[in-house]
Formats: sequence, C-alpha cells, structure tokens
Amino acid sequence: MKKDKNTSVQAEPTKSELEILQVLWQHGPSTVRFVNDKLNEEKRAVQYTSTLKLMQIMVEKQMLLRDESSMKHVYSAALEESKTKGEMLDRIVDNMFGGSPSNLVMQLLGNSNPSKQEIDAIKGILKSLE
Amino acid sequence: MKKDKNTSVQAEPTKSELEILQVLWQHGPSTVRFVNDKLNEEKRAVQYTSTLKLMQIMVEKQMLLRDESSMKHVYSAALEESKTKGEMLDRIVDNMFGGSPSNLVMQLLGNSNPSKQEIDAIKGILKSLE
DNA sequence: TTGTTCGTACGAATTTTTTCCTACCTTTAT
DNA sequence: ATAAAGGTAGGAAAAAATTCGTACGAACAA
Repeated sequence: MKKDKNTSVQAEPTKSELEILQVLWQHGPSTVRFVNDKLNEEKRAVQYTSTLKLMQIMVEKQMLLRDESSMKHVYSAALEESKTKGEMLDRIVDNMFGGSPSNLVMQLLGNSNPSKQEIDAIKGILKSLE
Repeated sequence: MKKDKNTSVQAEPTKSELEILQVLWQHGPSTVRFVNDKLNEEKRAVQYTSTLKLMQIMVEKQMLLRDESSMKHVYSAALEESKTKGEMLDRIVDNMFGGSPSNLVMQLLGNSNPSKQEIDAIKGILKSLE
C-alpha cells in the first residue's frame, strides 16, 4: 500500500530542503535561479535542475508557495522561520534531551565555550522572560 | 567515481543510528536483543535483524564498538554522549542559527514557554560559567 | 528570421538509508 | 538425540533523498 504523502501535514525538512528554506527566509521570495546561485556560492556545487526539482517537490509538500504569474516562478517559504525552527528544536529536545530544554542549554554552553557576549545575551533573554 | 566512505571520520549519525546510540548511552553496553527490545518498547516496530544489521554497519563506521568474546556480542557507543551531542548541536548552531548559540537559546525559550524550573536551571548554568 | 539564452516539466538514474529474508551455527529444553 | 529457540552474517530489496539529462517553450539579441 502506498503511503499517503502529505495532506497538509508538515514533514520534517530534509537537509537539502532546509538549505533552500534558509535562502528563502533570508532573502524573501526568490526565483530558482537566485536560490541555486546562493547555494552554489554559500554551500556546494549543485545543478540548476536539481534545485528546480527539489523546489518543485517542496511545493507539492506544501513547504513552499509558488507564484506562477510570470514566467520566472517565484517561490517563498510556506511557514515562517521561527515556527519551523521552533518545531525542529522541539523535536531535538524531545529526542535527544529528554524533553528538557535546560538540558540542551547545558550541553550547548558546557561544550562550546561561549563568549562573554553570548552569555550576556542569554542572560538578557532570561530576564525578559521573568 | 565511488565516494570514500569513512577512514575513521565521524559521520553524522542518521536518525535510526541516533536511536540506537541513545539506548546504548542510557543503558550502557548491550546486546542487539536488548537494544531491539528497547526500540520496540519506546520507539517503533522493527525486526531484530534490521537492528542487527544497522548495528553492524555502525561498527564498520566505527560508531560502535563490539565485544565478540561471547556469542552474544556486546555493543557500546564509540563516542561519549556529550561529545556526539555537542557536535550535533554545533552543526545546528552553524547551519540554522548563524553560528550564534544565543540565537538558538532565544528561539528555544521564546517558542516553547519553559517552566520556572527550567528557567532557574538555565540561570544556574550561566552562573557556573562566570 | 534565426539562433542563443533562460525558463519549466518530467522521467529516470544514483546515492543513501532502512528493512528484512535466508542460511547457518550454537545453546537449551525435551 | 533432536527439536526449538536464539544468535550472527550477508545479500538484497525497498524506501527515501538527491541529482541530473532531455525535451521543449518563451524571450531576446543579432
């Protein structure tokens, strides 16, 4: 039996899909050409049609929206950056840190030793939560 | 041209590999039977030989160590939990949060609203870093 | 007009990850 | 002794993710 791919449920973006999302979040709605150039500049060599194909698939998955009104289709991320990243972090917390965000933070701060600025920035975040 | 798989470089664990690592970190050196049972209890249905195969592959990748002295081989994680998770978090910070740990923390705390206890725990971590 | 460039669509190949069947050996219970 | 249960090894299939070739239409420059 075939698996029902989708019906509007947000699947975890794959690594490559995430790269594309990052470009769109950072630069806003873009053409395939633009995204592909950015990937090649910032990430790795990849053919235009590969990027095109993946972005088309992402439209099918409703991960991206596509404006077809002009010949050069314009793509944009269907979900906002913070929502997607928040969900990804939640999964990570659940899967790797026993559901406890502070465990993640402990690992994060214990491992890489963060600069004074980083520490102060985090303190600021905490203050704003009180 | 074939890609050179490995030569001792630690590759990113896949999702399934991570599940196995978690069991080994949590329970210490274990047999395939034990790991497979835990996966079925805590995660999802999976055949014994599937788990076996994956753990064998992980030995090849040097992700796991195997004690073959008794018939029931005993497997253990080759890297400690904190090291592996630290590396994974570093990658996440680089790929998704522009290299800034505090950006991750901001996303983490802004999104899920953490309990007072969580917040205090994190404050404690920060204090210990001063 | 004509050819070069740039776009999309589509099929398919490739690579990576995951799953499991089959064979066969050892241990254990009857 | 023999069957049943439980172990490893290995090949292969299946599924998921990634890559790209080819076809073909539209835009544009010569």
